[in-house]
Amino acid sequence: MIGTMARKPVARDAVLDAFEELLIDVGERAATLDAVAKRAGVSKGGLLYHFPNKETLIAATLERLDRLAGEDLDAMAAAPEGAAAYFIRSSLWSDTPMDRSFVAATRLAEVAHEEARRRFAAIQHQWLELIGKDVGPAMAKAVLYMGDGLYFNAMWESGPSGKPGSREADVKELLAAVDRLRG
Amino acid sequence: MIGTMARKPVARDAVLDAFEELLIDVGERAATLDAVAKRAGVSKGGLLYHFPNKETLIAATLERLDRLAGEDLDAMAAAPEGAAAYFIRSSLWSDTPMDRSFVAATRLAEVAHEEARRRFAAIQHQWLELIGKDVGPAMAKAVLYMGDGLYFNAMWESGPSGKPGSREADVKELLAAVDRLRG
DNA sequence: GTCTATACGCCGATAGAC
DNA sequence: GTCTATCGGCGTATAGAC
Repeated sequence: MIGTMARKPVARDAVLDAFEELLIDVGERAATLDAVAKRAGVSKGGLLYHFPNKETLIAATLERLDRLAGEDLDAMAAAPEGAAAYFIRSSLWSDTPMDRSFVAATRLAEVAHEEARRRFAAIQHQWLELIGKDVGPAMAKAVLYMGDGLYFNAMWESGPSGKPGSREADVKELLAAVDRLRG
Repeated sequence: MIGTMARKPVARDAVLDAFEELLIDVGERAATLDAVAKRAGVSKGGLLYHFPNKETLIAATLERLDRLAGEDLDAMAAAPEGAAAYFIRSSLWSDTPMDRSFVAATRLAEVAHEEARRRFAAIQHQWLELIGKDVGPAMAKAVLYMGDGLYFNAMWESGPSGKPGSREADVKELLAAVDRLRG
């Protein structure tokens, strides 16, 4: 039948989304299989049919991050405002799939998950290269770290208390700073 | 006897140190009471004599952070090189008690520990004020986030693989960037 | 103060019905 | 494919000996 070619069942994606949400909202510790299954609306057994064990679930989450990060890098390279400005702007938590995926992966890296840390380092490296082409290699790290710092701080706000936090003003300041670094 | 006035027993501090080390090295998940007791060289029962439950242990860890952060703020305010440069320099992982305490607290905040997050926000706010007095309010956030970003990235390196990571070069770049923001 | 022994619940994972 | 039932193990915490 038409539409049957979609490789992944719906439930699988629901589970993946639920895991991501829980990682963001309550942290790795509380993102148990029980909790994930409940939020995804399936039973624990049903979950374990799609992902035989928790590592598989984590691996799938990291693979999604890689895919989204790849797309984001393409957009960054093509951004008319320049890679640096694009990067700063996108460092603001805006609840995109990439944002969610990134923060979720952060939670895993924090718990000392080695594979998550490796993927992170790789993405950071690619960002740095693009920023360097834009503002010059000498100031690239400064820009990269500004964005990371913004992310770092925004993370504490997206807890159970929930609100996206109004950091738009911060972005403006940071963009002004980037301009000064450039010139 | 002389020396008896020290408020806290030695074992208590050993436990606190062990907990901090484990948070840094293996993350919150693996920093179990068993592991902490083992590293501190006491039994689990002995540990639970000093800290009736895990929350108490966490609370003591956060209180130590507050004390160290207070001392650090004083040093920052008095730094001859200026608050901003001091801040950037101290954002490099250098294995001081403050560094260790800060990263350990980070691990707790990451796991969605609300009290840890609150303390963090307070410290960040104080840093921002001092930096603002140094480089001006418009560029303060840029400097603060640079330092945070440096910290954020250095954190992934202090895993089981261990090395402090050679980010001294980054600090130089960042200090140059701060100078450009200032002028 | 510090230890051993143990209770108890939750987590990840398996077996097997439907 | 998705469910229920259940196991083994581990993590927190308590009781009580020394």
